[in-house]
Amino acid sequence: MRPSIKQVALEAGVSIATVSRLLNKPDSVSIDSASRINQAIEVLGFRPNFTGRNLRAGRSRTVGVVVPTLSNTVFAQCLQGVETAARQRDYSVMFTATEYRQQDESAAVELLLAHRVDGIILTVTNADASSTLDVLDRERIPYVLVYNQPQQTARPSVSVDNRAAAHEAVSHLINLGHIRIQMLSGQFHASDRALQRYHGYRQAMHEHGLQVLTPIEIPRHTYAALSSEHLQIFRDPLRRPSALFCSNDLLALSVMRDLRAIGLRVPDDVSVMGFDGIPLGELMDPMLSSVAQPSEQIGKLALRTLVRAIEEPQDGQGPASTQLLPHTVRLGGSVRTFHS
Amino acid sequence: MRPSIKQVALEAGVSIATVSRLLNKPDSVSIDSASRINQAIEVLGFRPNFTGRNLRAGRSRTVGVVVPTLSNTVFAQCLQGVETAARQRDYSVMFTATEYRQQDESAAVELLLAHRVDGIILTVTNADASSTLDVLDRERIPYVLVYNQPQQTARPSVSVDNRAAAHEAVSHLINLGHIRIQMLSGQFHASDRALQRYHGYRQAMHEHGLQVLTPIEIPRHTYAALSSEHLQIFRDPLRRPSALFCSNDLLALSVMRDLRAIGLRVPDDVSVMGFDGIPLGELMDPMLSSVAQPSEQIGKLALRTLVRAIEEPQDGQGPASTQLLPHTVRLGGSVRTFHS
DNA sequence: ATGAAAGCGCTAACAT
DNA sequence: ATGTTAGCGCTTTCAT
Repeated sequence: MRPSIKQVALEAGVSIATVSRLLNKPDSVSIDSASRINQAIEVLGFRPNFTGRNLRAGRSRTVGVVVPTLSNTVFAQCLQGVETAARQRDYSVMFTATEYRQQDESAAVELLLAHRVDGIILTVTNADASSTLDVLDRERIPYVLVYNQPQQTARPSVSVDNRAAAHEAVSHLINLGHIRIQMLSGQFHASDRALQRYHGYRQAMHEHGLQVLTPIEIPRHTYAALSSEHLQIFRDPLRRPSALFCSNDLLALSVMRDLRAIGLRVPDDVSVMGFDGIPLGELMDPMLSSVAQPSEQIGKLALRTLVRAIEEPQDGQGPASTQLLPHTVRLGGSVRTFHS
Repeated sequence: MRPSIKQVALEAGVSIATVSRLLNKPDSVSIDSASRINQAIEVLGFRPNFTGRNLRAGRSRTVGVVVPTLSNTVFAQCLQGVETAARQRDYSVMFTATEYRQQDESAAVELLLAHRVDGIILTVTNADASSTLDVLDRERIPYVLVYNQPQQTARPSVSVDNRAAAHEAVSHLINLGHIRIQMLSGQFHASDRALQRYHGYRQAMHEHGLQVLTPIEIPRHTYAALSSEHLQIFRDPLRRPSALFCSNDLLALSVMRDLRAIGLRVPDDVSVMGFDGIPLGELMDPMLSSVAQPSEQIGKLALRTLVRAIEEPQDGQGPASTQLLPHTVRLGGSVRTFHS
């Protein structure tokens, strides 16, 4: 066993209370005791044990983070932002991924709660219907959603306005002359933001009197290959869309590769618009057009919001609110004008 | 305060020991008590408090992870691998980033140790000269390095053979006819693997009697732009290398963008080889040639190794060893043959 | 300024 | 099968 304040106290010839005082408010300890204790700490290689401290305090200065995957850069960047902001405030971060499995969300949260994290930052499958969030609400555990943008429920969250952003991106494609615009997405039931983006797409199409096409829904939200059926459609100039609006950049880049593989050129044969604005998109040739989200900022703001909720438990004051951060439609060479 | 086993015991009309037993070895509790306790747990919304358990047990079933950044996908993938493997074994993960700052490494580790993590998975600046690792060695804290490949010291690690891998990649370029091959890297002093890759480069060049060129060393290991001085060199067909070997894929993709910006074509004017094999490299056009590391596997193996060390403290048995995982030189269109 | 002591939640040894 | 109890490391009254 490593040394505790007990052995330090013994070594320094003081009581454990005095050691604890030196650790917490050094001013309340005589200069003499202080130096003896510090020496004892040095000699023994003492390191405070947060487990004891936390048990006593009922707090852990630790926050939990639950996201679907780190394979998608946005979540990695967000986690990065959370961690940076947490470290600045002397908070630690416990991390979990769910692989987009809804049933894993509750297990992950349960585990974090057992560890007595002070709060949780998370992205769930569906923020408006989540038993996991119900639990957190009921037990008054501070939490902040990231990327989710609850519509029906008042839940603290940080995101961009998915629908408006998608609307803006699709409107841009329409303004470029595109008429057959189709959405490409992972399973909608696994991502409420993807669905919201679809709503934005649909709204834009409606507003311009354009036909809403059935989205291409593929099994995964990360690297995915188009099925041969879908490829078959793309081979037909009359059946394929002239522009694709993808629910995220990974899918956009994947489909661009697939299109190249069957001899189609981006943007000449098909324009491609992504969502997320991952840094690597800017390095592509052609550069990926995308709706950029400030992922690291989302993480930082979520952490700040969470810490505020943790440290100022003024409870239900002011309804839980969605914080919308600005998005930017980033234009690159993957999109061009369309002339019929 | 949330309910503890104490209130559960009270509610169920049993002693706290019985509650604890139900939680740990349910078989040792009568069917009658069990149901009463379970009901009490339900009613009170009891959730075990790991803080108490950990304090008592002297273990936390938590591992710490320290990497330079999540901006580089390799570390995100590795963390993903660690987390997946940890969850399978009912371990939790505490995560920290250092931004390549050596001084942040020790602070991060100190914090993790205060939290009494059972072990640490980390990537350090220099695995052969790290006071942080010295501390872990001295205090017998189980740890496993990832990506680092210690040369002088016997330290547990999981990585590819950086030198051999670089040697192989550069030899490939040489076999394609390249003569002026230059390395592009972030600061060597911030990454021992980058330096090892340079050694591999140098060895390959020597073996073929080719001139070792001074590496282009740029400030950051992630997204970086070439300085105008360097760009000037690339504008001159006689001074620029015909092939670039980059210490990681982020730099490779960045430099490809910079080269395009000044009108050079990859691979026609300059061939580019990366390192890491990030998934997005395969989606590029031309596809990025790279030395692929099995990042997720590295994370998983590191976690398995760490857990073994934690749970079977057979101490210094068998010297700490480096586990080398196979790399693959992935060939893509970013590299072509060179004819003088 | 310092010490004694209680107690945070839990497990395990011991007793019954 | 169950209860009693000590103690993990720490902070914080309450005394002195």
